[in-house]
Amino acid sequence: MKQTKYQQIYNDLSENIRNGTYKPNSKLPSEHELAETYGTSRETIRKALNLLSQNGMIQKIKARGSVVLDLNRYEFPVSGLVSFKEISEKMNRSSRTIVHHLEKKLPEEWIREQLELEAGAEVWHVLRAREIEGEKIILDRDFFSAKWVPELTRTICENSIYDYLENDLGLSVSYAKKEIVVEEADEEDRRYLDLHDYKHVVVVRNYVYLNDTTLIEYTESRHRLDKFRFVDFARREKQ
Amino acid sequence: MKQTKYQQIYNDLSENIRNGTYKPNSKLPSEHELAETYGTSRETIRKALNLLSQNGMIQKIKARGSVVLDLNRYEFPVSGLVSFKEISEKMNRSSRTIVHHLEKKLPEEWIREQLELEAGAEVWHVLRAREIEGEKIILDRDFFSAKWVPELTRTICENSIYDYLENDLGLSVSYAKKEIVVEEADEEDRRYLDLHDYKHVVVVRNYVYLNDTTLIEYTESRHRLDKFRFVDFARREKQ
DNA sequence: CAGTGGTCTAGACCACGGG
DNA sequence: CCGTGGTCTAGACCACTGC
Repeated sequence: MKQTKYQQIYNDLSENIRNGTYKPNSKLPSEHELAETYGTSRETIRKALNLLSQNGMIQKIKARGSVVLDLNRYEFPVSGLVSFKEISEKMNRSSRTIVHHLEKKLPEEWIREQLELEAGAEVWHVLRAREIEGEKIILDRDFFSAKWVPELTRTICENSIYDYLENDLGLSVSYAKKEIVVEEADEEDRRYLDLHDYKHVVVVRNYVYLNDTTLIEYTESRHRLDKFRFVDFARREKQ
Repeated sequence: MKQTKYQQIYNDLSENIRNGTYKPNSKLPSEHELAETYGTSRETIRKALNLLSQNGMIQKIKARGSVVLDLNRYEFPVSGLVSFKEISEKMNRSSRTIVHHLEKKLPEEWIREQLELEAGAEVWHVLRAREIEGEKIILDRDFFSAKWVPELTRTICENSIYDYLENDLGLSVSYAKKEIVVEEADEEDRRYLDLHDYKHVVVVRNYVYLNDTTLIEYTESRHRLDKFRFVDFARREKQ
């Protein structure tokens, strides 16, 4: 995969921040200096620095410089589009995915509406329970338009469907809307999760869009109350 | 307030999207054309378009153009830093803020640690209940370092502390970390909220930083389960 | 005062999509 | 093939910080 110049510079700088070449609370070289050392223009350096800033690794301060932030102060942002696999790997926990249902069929009305499909279009239904350290904690209900995802297997569902879409099918997900609410646990929650006495679940709804603005996927991720955690970095943008 | 050229172009374009001059699912003029009509360079146009894209108003598609998105399809992103006042105004609901506590004192240990203060530093403690349509639904606990916020009054607390910090004190908030978890309701929750039978509350923790990376504020916002809702747009960034 | 990051320009080449 | 957005350059001026 061809990387742009600013991506390479971003990778290099973030590596140097991670390994301590640039220490927390110290300043990066100025943009002019960086442009010189990387043999590039200042605007290109700025794109790399903006990436660092967006990922919470530096803080740019006008007329003073770019300060390296302390990464350990806040465990790394788990915000934006993150799949279960990434999360569990990041947390370094033993985890397992149990596929309960996997079929392609005509969707119920409310799903057809969510995915904005014409009548007669088929949809993949996936129901998966996620187990972390022996406890079934998350119930995932995924619905994929069969138009975009022609084939889906148990093995794919046990790993990351997300990886499959991006790497194998070459579908480039461009943005997603996420909604978090708390709802009463339903029958499926009680059947497939180790719910204990909790009467509610945290529901994370995901709407995933392709580059061309079409909706490809609707997902409900239902979490046991006590194990749910969501972290978000909000950088104050100019506007 | 002096606006940059790309901010003005952003404002102009977003106004034209809102009032229907540019219709949903149609395309904006190309970047070259826009550069021509606004009498500016293409890079400046691109900054404006990136703002539109970040705010969910357009979708840029390589080699094809920028598509205007349908704003009503998803009610507008309530993500990032949003104050209670903004939310309630956006929702157009009758709302009230009840200030229960307001005092400056030496903080308990765990708050001192959260704000990373030296021993002896004072902290403003604020406890506010938020009522929407007659029901007390949110309990806000705010802690401000007195070093940065010397004075705080009931009136300020009944309106937006956020506005006060930004506009009156001139403190420019640059980024914030947000954490969402569910916890058991405590005694204060039961006392100050209309909790009904709910045993849990959704806790939103906010850590607010200034430009120079110092932590100025720690806030806990405790929501009644059934009324909590969080929406987030995640744009897939390059990296 | 010199140095910083923020903005802006007028070019350029590229990969990609669609006709 | 042409037009698109994505990247990149080598300058420039500005407002602001810190000395």
